[in-house]
Amino acid sequence: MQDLKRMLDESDWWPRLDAGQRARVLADTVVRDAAAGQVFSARGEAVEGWLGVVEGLVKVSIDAANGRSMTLAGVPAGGWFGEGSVLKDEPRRYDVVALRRSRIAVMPRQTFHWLIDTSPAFSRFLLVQLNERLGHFIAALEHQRLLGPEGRVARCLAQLFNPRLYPSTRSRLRISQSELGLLTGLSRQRVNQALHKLEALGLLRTSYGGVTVMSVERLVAFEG
DNA sequence: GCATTAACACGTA
DNA sequence: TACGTGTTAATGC
Repeated sequence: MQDLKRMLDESDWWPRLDAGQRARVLADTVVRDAAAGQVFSARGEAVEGWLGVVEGLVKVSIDAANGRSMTLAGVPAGGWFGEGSVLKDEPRRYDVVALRRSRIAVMPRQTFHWLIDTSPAFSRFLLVQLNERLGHFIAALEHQRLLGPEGRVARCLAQLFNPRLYPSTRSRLRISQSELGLLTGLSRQRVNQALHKLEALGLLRTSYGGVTVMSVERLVAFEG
């Protein structure tokens, strides 16, 4: 539970809650372990609550009927997601998969709705988050078929480094090249090649088990 | 041509 | 030891 507290401390909305609200969130939220590769919550399942990545790395993806899989978003430690399904009170529409051993917080739906009703700051945070996601998906649609592998890796990293969504991501993110492959739909070898091209352009630096981004803005703008 | 898989050597935690 | 990286060769669309 120590880790949950640390994650909450880095969430924008947490310090804006009053003591009673914080106490209830701490009492109601549970943290679950997910093994590497495990489907934490599958499409079609009932939604328990709002999800937060306390530790690890998670992807939100969907498997098409033809067997192909599409990643909609990667969520690093510090990120909260899944508000759409909680708000709409419907079964989960996408798979939530742990890319490595992870710890995921679940805030029960009742608590989530109660926060919306009692905390304007929390509601405002949700608006900002939903707006960021809208921008993310519009940009993804815009570029999906236009960008080559380098562009896809650049966008994927830019998304993971979005400071509004994931404030606790430092300039260096612990992510392996094969995990980036899972997020982008590219092979590990091709990701390796793309990272080196982006590094040569000065957009990032690669290091063992992670990537350091020099400029999120330039990654977003990258179209090569 | 370009990306993928498979395979291998090597470095690091 | 287990995992991540860098590289090459063969294969497929």
